[in-house]
This record gives sequence, structure tokens and C-alpha cells, in this order.
Amino acid sequence: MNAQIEDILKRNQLSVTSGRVKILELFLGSAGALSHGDIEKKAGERFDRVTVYRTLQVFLEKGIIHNIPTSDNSIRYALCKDNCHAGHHHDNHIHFVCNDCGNTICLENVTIPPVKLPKGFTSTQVDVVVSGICKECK
Amino acid sequence: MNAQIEDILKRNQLSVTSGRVKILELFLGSAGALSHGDIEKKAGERFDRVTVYRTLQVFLEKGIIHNIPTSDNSIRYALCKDNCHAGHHHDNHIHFVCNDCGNTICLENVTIPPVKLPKGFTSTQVDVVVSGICKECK
DNA sequence: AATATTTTGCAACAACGTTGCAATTTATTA
DNA sequence: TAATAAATTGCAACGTTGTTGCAAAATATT
Ligand SMILES: [Mn+2]
Ligand SMILES: [Mn+2]
Ligand SMILES: [Zn+2]
Ligand SMILES: [Zn+2]
Repeated sequence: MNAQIEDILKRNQLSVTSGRVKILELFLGSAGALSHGDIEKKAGERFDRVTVYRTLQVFLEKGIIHNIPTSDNSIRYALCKDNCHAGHHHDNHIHFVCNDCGNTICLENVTIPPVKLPKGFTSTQVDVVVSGICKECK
Repeated sequence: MNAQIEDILKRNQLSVTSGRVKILELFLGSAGALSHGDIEKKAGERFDRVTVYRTLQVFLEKGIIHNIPTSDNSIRYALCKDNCHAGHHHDNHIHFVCNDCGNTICLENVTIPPVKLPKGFTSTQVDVVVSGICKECK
């Protein structure tokens, strides 16, 4: 089994189970972000829907993955590259959704631009989601 | 009946029906954005769920409202201030989600910052959603 | 007022998401 | 390694959310 995957799980005090390993494999092997549905399809029949829900939730809590807001009721998830922790992410990149291929990707090299809020507002997180045509589909 | 509301509908070649009027009243009377669920609750028992879905869809297509992406599977909608048209919005503001009161508001005065994309990517829309504590909850 | 067009509500359904609990799997201890 | 403790999984059952077809009702047009 992939040592990197085992390391991710152990580092986060999670039991190494076939379901979690499989889902991490999917993330590591995927160019873009994955929705719950994507994972269910790609994982085959082997895992119960509920297990996928619970696994994503745990990964999110531990800071192993982060989620990407959408306007179509299908949250996408992607691996955190940095050492993120529960509710304390260091990811600071924007996300791109291709209107052609549908892929959602992390643009790791494009940092979140500064946003000046009106007086009285404080911000804890800024999400930037750009949609358009990706490099591959151009 | 509110003349402004009738005007919005007529301008968009939509029949003036009690459901559409009611939903526009809700938007005009609300400080923040509304989810489908919010509208169903606030509208009372008077309208069928399906009518709310269809109305929001039509309003979206006509450019009467715009939607705000979220990470919790509950899209929010807000009135377009400018003269937006089907798939051709002029709104160029960011959105703020308060972690305390839960309100989602359009910050009309905060424009979307420029985002420099990697070579090969083209953008048609940029969504910025800031979460934190709002002016009221501070 | 009569007719044509559009919208609505209902019913039925599909997809998505949640919870409790017993069985299984994984981790820990001896 | 075997026994035990702890955590995870699958199942079943359920609730919520979103979609579609169609006849009835409302609205717009003549
Ligand atoms: Mn990302
Ligand atoms: Mn807005
Ligand atoms: Zn693409
Ligand atoms: Zn607030």
C-alpha cells in the first residue's frame, strides 16, 4: 500500500481502512476536485454511500481535504497540500471551474487577492471561484 | 400592488402572478440573500414547493436574481440591482457570509478584485465569497 | 366575453443526505 | 500471536431536496 497514504492517515490519528485508503487514492490520482458523486462512481460498488459521506466529513474535519463552493448544489473536495489542520487551513489559492469539461481545479499558484471589507466586517475565509475555459479545453 | 414589482415582471415578459409577486416582495423586503428554503418558510403555506423552484429558475434565467455559491449545499439568491439579462450579469460585487447570524449579503460597494490566471485559462465569471463576522454581529 | 397562452398544484418519483445499531475491521494489550 | 478494546462499516430506515408530466386554474390576448 502507498506509504504516503498511510502516513496521511496516521498523522491524523485515523485508522487505516480500505475505504479511506481508496478515497485518498482517488484524490491523489485525480487532476481536479471530486464531488461526493464522483467518488461514489469511481470507487465502484465496493463502498456504501454512507461510508463515503462519513469519510469526507472526517477528512474535512482533520484538514486533509478542503471544499470548494459551487452554485449547483454539488460541493467539490480537493486534497490540502499544506499542513492544514481542523478548521485551520493554510491553503490560499483560487479555484477554477471549466464550463466545458466541468473540471474543478485548484490553481495552487494563484493566491487569493486581498479584499477590503467595509468597516465593521471581519473575515476568516475568502473563497474565490473563477469559471471559464480551462487550458485543456481552449 | 407594488408598481416596482409589476414593472420588474413586465420588463422581463413574465406574467404577473401572485407567486412571483410574493417572492419578489420577499427579496425586496430582505436585507440579505435567500435560499430556496428561506423562501418556502417565509412565503407560508400558500405556494407549492415546485412553484418556488420554477420561479427561482425563471428569475435566474431572466437575470432578475443572481446566485451565490456556498459550501453547504444551499444556494442563496439575491436581487440583481443593475439591469442584468439572461446569462449576462453586470453585478460585480463580492458576497459576505456571517458565521454568527448566518446572513449572506451582497457587498455592493466592494468590487471583485482582478485575478491573474495562468496562461491558457480564460474567465467568464469570478465569484468571491468572504466569510467572517458581519457588522451587526461584531 | 371568448379564446389562447402561461402558470400552478398535485402526484409520483429520483437523488441526496442523516441516524441508530449490530457486525466487522482495525488497533492495542497482554 | 492471541485476546480484548476501540473504531469503522454496512444496512435499514427515514427525512429532505429537487425533477417531471399533466390536468386544472390563472393570466394575457383578441
Ligand atoms: Mn483547492
Ligand atoms: Mn449579490
Ligand atoms: Zn476544461
Ligand atoms: Zn452576522
